[in-house]
Parts: sequence; structure tokens; C-alpha cells
Amino acid sequence: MHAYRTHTCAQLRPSDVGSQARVSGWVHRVRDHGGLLFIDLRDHYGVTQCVADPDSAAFALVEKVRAEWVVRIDGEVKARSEDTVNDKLPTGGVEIFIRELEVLSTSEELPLPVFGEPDYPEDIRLRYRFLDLRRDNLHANIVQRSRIIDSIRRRMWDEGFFEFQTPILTASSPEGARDFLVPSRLHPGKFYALPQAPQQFKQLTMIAGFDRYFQIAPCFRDEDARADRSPGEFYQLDIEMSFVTQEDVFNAVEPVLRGVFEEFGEGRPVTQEFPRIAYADAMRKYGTDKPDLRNPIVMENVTDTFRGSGFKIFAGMIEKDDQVEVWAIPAKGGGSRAFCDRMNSWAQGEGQPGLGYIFFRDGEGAGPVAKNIGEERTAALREQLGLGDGDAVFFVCGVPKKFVDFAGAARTRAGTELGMIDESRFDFCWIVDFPMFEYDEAEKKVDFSHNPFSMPQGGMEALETRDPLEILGYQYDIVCNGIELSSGAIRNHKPEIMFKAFEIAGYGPEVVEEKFGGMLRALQYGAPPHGGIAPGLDRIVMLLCGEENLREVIMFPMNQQAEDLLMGAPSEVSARQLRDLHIQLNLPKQG
RNA sequence: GGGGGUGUAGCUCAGUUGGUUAGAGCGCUGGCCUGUCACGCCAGAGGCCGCGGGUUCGAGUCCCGUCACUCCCGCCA
Repeated sequence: MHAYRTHTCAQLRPSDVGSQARVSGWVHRVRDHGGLLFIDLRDHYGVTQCVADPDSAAFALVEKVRAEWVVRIDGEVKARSEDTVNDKLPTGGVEIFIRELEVLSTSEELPLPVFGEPDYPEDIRLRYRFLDLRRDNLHANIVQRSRIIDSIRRRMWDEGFFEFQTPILTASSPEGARDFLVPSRLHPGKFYALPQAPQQFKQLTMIAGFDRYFQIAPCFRDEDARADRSPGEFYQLDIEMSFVTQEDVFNAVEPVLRGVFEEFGEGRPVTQEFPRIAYADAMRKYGTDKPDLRNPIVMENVTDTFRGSGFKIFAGMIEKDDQVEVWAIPAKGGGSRAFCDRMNSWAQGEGQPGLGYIFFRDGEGAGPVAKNIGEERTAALREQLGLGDGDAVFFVCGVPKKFVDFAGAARTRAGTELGMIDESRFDFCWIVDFPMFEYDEAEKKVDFSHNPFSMPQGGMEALETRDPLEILGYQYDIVCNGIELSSGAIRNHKPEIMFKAFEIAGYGPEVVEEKFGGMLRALQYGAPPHGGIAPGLDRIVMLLCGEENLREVIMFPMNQQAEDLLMGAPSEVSARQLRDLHIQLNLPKQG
């Protein structure tokens, strides 16, 4: 007989009744009735009820076991009587009558109960992550993550992609996020950086002729955390393809994501054909470049209705500045003064002067705005926006670039408050045609808005002849339920276009040469047109597990301060280690 | 770097306008209990009320500072 088990804790069924079984696992729960005692024994696979009474030779020992002790139990599989069958357990038709019990290891009093799923403070959960991971929910999430990754690998493989590993110790990159640095022992004063993404390596892989690459790639960025952004490290499904247009990338990636979401979405409907929305349209209709399409609200420009109207605040602003627009946020079912007032005070809480509104009842518009612009214009709005009694519409006025974030937030809030968002769906879209450059207000200069390696639409000619701020890139994002899942691009594979693009952003050829020398050289020796994308794996798993926090789908996450409370990272190192690395500390003064 | 929230028993939380001895549930320890599966019943142990200072006759409660956790802003090609 095996030293620890003949069956897992999920295996035994009424057909096993009468056989001898050996199971090992954690003591999930003890129910001690004095003359009769139950142990729910748990392992990775499930739970099996074990029972002992004074007829058992092990009874005295069984009485001593406590929650989370690890034990081995031998005994006979017995049928439960009809009235004691537990339908909630797959093994609920049987139980093991304990003949022998061996304590394999004991447990101290638990700082965090494994039984049950109440909320516990994150620092305790992280410090005792091994206990937290025993709990049903988290345990299932981590297993699901593994299955999802396996499914993604198979789907990528089936589409002809190869998985390659790229370096973890690489060079610091001047663009993008803050790097994690690793000091070099052999080269005093020099540092490696952990890759923010294998961006340049995957392009080099294409230039090296491998045609189709993917990797479940670890990425490292030294930026502050959010609920949907873990500090330090995360994983991407990194993809790159040669001899492709944007369309080819879409056709390769869309079925993988759709397939994974259908496979693991538990029947929740998934967008069959991802709509393509231009960046400019997304901003205008949804007020964000990551719209939640489950929210049916689409904003509309109603500037003309307010121009010269009796609503003097808006009319005056439109008069003074021809960049000023008025956007309408229609809210079906929001037609009560209470709701409109609630939206208005929310807006004021956001630092806005307020949120103008009209609500419709008894066949006419009500509220101060309606009164000011008059019946005719109110009716025109109702017509344009397709509203009726019981509906409302909110207005934001100003220069769109300045108010668009707020307008987007108002759209989200109205949709959420009015219960318009169907939680049980996965609504995908592509956001395309991102601007290549943007004006950096802080630096007072034009800079890359996305990725310096992207191909501008129109190529060299566009760079030479057009206003940089009007040039679009072959750059695209995938958004699901308002969460940015990935971004990608067709890359710029021509050195002369790269020099020109960097020149527009204010970097001379010597900068390009110094910072991207390796890449540049590669482009000079026959680079295929290529492009790719990199969906965020943690966010995919988070969506599929229905979690709001990334830490619920990562085995050993760091806390918001980028500390690993279990392993104690980051930690101080010995003087010897620092000496080897030629590093002298220059610590901030303690307050 | 900035803003909000939280901090009371091992854990989750309550604690009134500042007022006697700081409570409950779970867990823990002991006792009772032969069909439970959130077992039940009885008893008990367990508190630097995050930490430091202040106001007050008196502070878990008010004020200031500080620390920890968390959410958000900045940041995140």
C-alpha cells in the first residue's frame, strides 16, 4: 500500500463501499460529538468525511487533532445512511470509518482560518499566503490561471507560433516606465535592467527569421500599484509576427482571446467579432480609449442646440471660443429629479461646477436647462438622442480635450447607477488609429504618445509632410469590459523612418544610435515588416475569475508598497555583497 | 510625491455628547454530548484600544504627530 494514499479526498464513491482506503490531507473541520467524531479531510482535489467512535482503536488520538493538521487516515469506506448523505459534497455518499490515524504534522493556532471565505486583511493574507492559498476561492483561481495559460499555449501553438525565452537581465531602456536595475559585479558602475517587456527581443526574433513568436513573458516595471496593476512584475502573452498587416494580427489574436473567454467564461457571452473603434471616435462617444461597451450610453455633440440659446452659461462659452463643445450624455431611465441631483452633486464632488441636465416627463422636458433653452430646442434634443418620458440627459460644456475624462466618468456613473451594465458578458473591442505623437504639456514639446517603435500610417511621407499631432500610428489596443487588455502595433522596420520619427519627438540620431543601437543595426540588415501585441495575462485571468483585484489571481503577489511580506523582500544585503558590486549606500535621512 | 479610508482579543467587528470593571461572534483551552457536515450545550483564558505626544478631574472616544494596511491621483512605451 502507498505510504500516504490510495485515493485522493475527492475520489471515493458508493461503488467503493466495503474497500479499505488510505487518504492523506489537512484536517479541514472537526465535529466532535463526544461518542462520535467527524473529520472533514481536505486535499487539493476535495473533501472526504472521516468518522470515528469508541469502537475505533484510534479514537483517543482522533480526539486530539486540530484544524490544519496534516494526517494520514486508514479505514473502511462505508455507505452513509440515506438521511446522512451530503449532496453538497461529491464524496457525500460515503465516509471513511477511521481504523488508524497518523499525524504527519501539526499546526499552530491559525492567524487566518482556512475554513470559510470571509474577508481578511491583505497584510495577514500575504504574510500567511500559504494558508490563504489553501482556501477554496484563491486555490481555485490559481488552478484556473494554470488552465488558462495551458489553453493559451495550445491555441498559440495550433496557430503556428513558437514559444521562445528572452533574457531577464538586459539593458535599461530610456522610454517608458522606470526600470528595475541589477548592478553588475564584473562591470563596476554598470547595471542590467529587468525587461519592461521583451519588446526589442521579440522584434529581433522576427528579424532573425522566426516568423511567429509568443511567450508567457514576465515583465518588470518599477511603478506604483493599483488594484488592477501589480507592483513590480506581471505577465503578458507576448506575440510578434512577420510579414503581417494590422489585419493579420487581429485575425491571429482575436480567435485566441475569444476562444479562451468562451472556454473559461462559464457560458457568459463573448463578442463574436470585435468591433474596431478609432481612438478619436472612442474619445468622442465614450470619453475614454478603453470604453466599457456593456454600457449602452453613447455621447453626442449637441453644441449647435446650445449655440445662441437661452442657457447663457453654455451659449456664452460657445460664443467666446470656437473650440468649445457641448456633449450630451443620454441616460435612459434616469428621469427623476432625485437621480439628476445625485449626479449633479457627484459632479461637484469631482471638482466640477456641476452637471447640467434635462429630464423628461409628461411629454416635456423639466429642469432649469430645459426652461432656459425653451421647448423647441428641448424637443430637438429629445429627438436627436431618442429619449422619452422617464429618461434624462446630462451635459458637459468646454474644450473637449479638457473635459473628456470627466465626461467619460459621468457616462460610466450614469450607466452603473441606472443598472444598465450587464455583468454577465464579455464585450470586446479593438481601439485603432491611435495618434503617433502627442503634445507633452509638462515638457512643452511633441513626444511619442504610444510606442516609438510603431509604424506611422502613411510612412515617411506622412512624417515629412503632415502636422505630427495629426499622424496616426498602426497602433491598437484590445479592451474588454472597460479594461485595457493589451496594446500592440505594426512596427517600424525602416531605420530612416525611425530616425525621422525620433527627430520629430526631439531626439537626434546620436540618441537613437546610443539607446537603440542594437535594434537599429538589426533594422539595417534586412528586417521583415512585422507587428504584434501583448495581452496582459493577469488581467485576462482576473476577468475570467470575476475578481476585481489582481492579487486574487497571483500566487505570491507583493503588497502595494512592492514588498513581499512572506519572503521579506526587498531586504538589506551584507556589506560583503555591496562591496562585490562596488556599491556604497547613500540613504535618505530618517525623519 | 499627494489625497481619502481603516487600525479595539489569534481573526471579523461593536463600543452612545469624553464618564465606573472595554463587549459580541468565530477561533483557542477544559467539560458534556453516537449522525454531524457553519454540529449543539456549559465554563474559562485571552486587550500597550497601532505607536508617541497633547487637552481634560477623567481619553478607545477630542487634538497634533507618526507608523502600518488599503483605495485613488501623479506615474504606468
